[in-house]
Amino acid sequence: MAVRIVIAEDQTMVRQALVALLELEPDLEVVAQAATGDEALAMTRKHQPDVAVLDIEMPGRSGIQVASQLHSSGFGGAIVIVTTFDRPGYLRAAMAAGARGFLLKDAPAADLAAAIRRVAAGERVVDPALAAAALAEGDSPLTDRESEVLTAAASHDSIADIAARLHLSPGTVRNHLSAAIQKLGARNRAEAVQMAQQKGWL
Amino acid sequence: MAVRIVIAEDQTMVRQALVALLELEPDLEVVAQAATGDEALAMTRKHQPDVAVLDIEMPGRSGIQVASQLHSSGFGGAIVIVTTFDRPGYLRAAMAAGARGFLLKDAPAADLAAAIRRVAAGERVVDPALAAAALAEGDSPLTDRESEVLTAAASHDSIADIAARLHLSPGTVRNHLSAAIQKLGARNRAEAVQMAQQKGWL
DNA sequence: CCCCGGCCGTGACAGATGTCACGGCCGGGG
DNA sequence: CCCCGGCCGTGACATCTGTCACGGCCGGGG
Repeated sequence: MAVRIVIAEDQTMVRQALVALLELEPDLEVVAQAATGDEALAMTRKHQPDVAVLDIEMPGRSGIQVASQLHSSGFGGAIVIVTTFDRPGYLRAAMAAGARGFLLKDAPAADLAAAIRRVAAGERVVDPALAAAALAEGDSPLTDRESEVLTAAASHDSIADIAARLHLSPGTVRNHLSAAIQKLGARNRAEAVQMAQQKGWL
Repeated sequence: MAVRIVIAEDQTMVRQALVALLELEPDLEVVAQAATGDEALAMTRKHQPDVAVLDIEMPGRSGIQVASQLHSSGFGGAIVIVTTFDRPGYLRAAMAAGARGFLLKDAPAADLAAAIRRVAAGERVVDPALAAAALAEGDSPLTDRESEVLTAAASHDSIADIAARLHLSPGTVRNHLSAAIQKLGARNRAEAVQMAQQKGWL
């Protein structure tokens, strides 16, 4: 009995190449493909596969958001998150969203098929080095408001704009921003944004 | 007689998947793979393939730099650039570097094999929509110095740091930066950096 | 109950940033 | 030859940023 798979990845060439790779395995069967988060959600609900393979970076809904919604709506299959970026925060978010596997696109292609088989069998699959990095990093030191303000700052707006968008006083925004910069050890707003994103805290 | 190919792409899983895809075609033969720009250069020089397929975003040397060096050192084969990002400036740079084909990873996987065959036959392969966008955009309005200063500004340093790195006076750096911000219609240094990168002018 | 921490705001300050006007040095083109 | 434009620099100015000190409002925990 073949493992039934839905695969979501926005870059057509990459998606089709991965499908070609998986189709070479006689015990794996790709039953549907998706190019966006919304499609991934629809396809997974429609086909109820044994394993959903989700890229994180997709237009619309991210793979992590899709995983979270599938998980909380009682999806019975396993979820494998695949991503380009080696950000420990992603691992944490993926696990919180109910994923059972987490792979980097830097890994050998054979690992994907292996991971699919293992999660289908009920195991968890996580690169040990990544898991260690995620643990070593700890949680975000930022409060909710600070994260929110920093996120808003990511679009290169002035403090006044951010304040207007969040319905806050400019002074408050500056204070939150200053706190975030301090906590992250950055020297700029821009650097703070970049560091927080890099750690997956945004 | 099969078309001999060297393929360079930093993400192992994607690279191996693409190779698997190409190996399904009886008239194509992947003779070597590379995960970095330097490897790509070495492998291409060693194997002298009919076609070199180069990703742009790679550690070390970018695919465009590799193409440029191959081209100016008299490489006899054809070069196809493949990239994730839809930046018209990339197309311009790729063409200037001597590429004969330019593909986005958003394109169908079948296009890759088709493009390889066509460039091997001496044709040029460029997505018409992308070519139009590149033409519509025009050249960079920035002078050499402005581009250089803006590039240095991308790492979130202060003006003083940039001035030190480029051996310039802080006032001059501010002037160049100000000019760049004006020309690009940005409201920040950060926004200017982002816009220039987005257009491929950096 | 009181204290603590998150959150919101104000006021003040130093320093960084962006803009402008101005001048000098060069090399190329009319 | 002179003019123009790129490049480098200075000085001055208004504004924006980042930091600090301070106070008030709340909700949860000891």
